[in-house]
Amino acid sequence: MPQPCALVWFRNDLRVSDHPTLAMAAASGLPLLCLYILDAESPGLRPPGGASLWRLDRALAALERELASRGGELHFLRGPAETLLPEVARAANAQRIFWSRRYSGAEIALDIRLKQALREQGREAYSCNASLLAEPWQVISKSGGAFKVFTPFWRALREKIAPPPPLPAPERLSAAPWPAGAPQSLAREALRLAPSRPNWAAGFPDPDAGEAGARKRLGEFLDHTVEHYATNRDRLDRDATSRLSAHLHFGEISPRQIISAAPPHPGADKFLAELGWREFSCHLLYANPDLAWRNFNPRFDGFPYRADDSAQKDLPAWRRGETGYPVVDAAMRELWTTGFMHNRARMVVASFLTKHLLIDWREGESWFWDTLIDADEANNAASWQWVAGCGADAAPYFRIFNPVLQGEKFDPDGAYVRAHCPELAGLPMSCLHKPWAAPASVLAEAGLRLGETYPRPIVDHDFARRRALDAFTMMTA
DNA sequence: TCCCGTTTTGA
DNA sequence: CAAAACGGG
Repeated sequence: MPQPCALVWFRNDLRVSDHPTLAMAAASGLPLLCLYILDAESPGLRPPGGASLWRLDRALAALERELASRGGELHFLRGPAETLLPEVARAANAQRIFWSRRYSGAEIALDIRLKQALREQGREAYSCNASLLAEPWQVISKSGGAFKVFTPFWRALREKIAPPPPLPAPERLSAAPWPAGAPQSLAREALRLAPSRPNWAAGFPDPDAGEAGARKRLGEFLDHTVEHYATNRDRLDRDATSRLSAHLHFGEISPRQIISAAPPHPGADKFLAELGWREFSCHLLYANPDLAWRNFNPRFDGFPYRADDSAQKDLPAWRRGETGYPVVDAAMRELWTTGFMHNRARMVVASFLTKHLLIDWREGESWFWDTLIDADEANNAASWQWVAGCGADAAPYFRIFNPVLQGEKFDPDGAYVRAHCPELAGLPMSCLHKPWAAPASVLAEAGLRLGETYPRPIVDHDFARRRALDAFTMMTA
């Protein structure tokens, strides 16, 4: 029997600073076994999409370095956590097992089963919140249940949080050896997280991952960008958002670290409200474990989405960025080529899919799940439902974005469209966001052949808007 | 975190 | 006559 040790099971908390259970484990004085399990098998766990796996590899590499520089070591396994974790705990003689909580239904159920199994082995299993400002069950409405509207939720949460200062990273870790008799641990490279599709993701921008990268990004954002966040955040053509989403998703930075670093400022308030939406999404997912596949508002169960052959053609056109609406296409291509999409663009393309094309939001949700490096079950599901009109505190259904106006308003110089749709780059501003309205001479000048080098709109805006409003009326009738 | 047709305002 | 304001989806 090896020396007793503490086992830290890393999941979406891939950092060493402000990490409550790592701090506890380090303070226990026991040697530490740090473990990551790539689990695509446990029932109900949603396997990460391709872009997310690619990003995960970066996050894990960074965590490996952070741990190694403190004397720790990160080990990897692939397979069902439910069997692997107890096996490792037994072989390693782990007295205490630590992890940070996750909040989807299947994740919670798995944690409950694991805690029970570990306790039956006579071990202490301890979990803790590392990714939220408050536990989803701690924010309660006056009527005693979960909130359904953002503003009162955020007010209640803000009253609740007087966050203790973030925890420092443990300075020295003593690594327990990988136990004999445990399943063979793998090198990170052997997890094969890069997409198998040739070269997809090869061109993704690759800013520093890990907590060092997150800290750097936060610092730049707070120094230069947050001041004008409220006015610039919707501009597609500017780097005016925090871009912390993937860092947050993988737990490379905690919301507590962000809050405690943000200066009191109107721009910062607006930004912190976005952290509030993140908390709200998790709150909703916790209260509605089926949020990713079931309409939050059941009235939408009868919504007449199109399911005919023509809709089957429109979905790939949307995915590929070939709808004929420049701002939609630029956004969808930004997603495919960079693994990221601007928040405003996400709303525009989601509105286009669900309202202009009358395609079920779940189709869009699953495409985002596979292609976003920051894909997050709570944010993705809650936000798609919000745009589709069936979600909590949703946009009224009749809020249908006009992709031309959105383009003209939020990409007024056309830099965003030109960057992602180079075939449109030669068009003047007057028709960049509506090439179908360009005179033949302008098209010729720009070297653009509509229907050949760039598609005509797959659906007419006025027609689609009318059709969507009618569909909504049909549902409510 | 909207759009659009219509009316009103005000230079 | 253009811009602002309004009301409804």
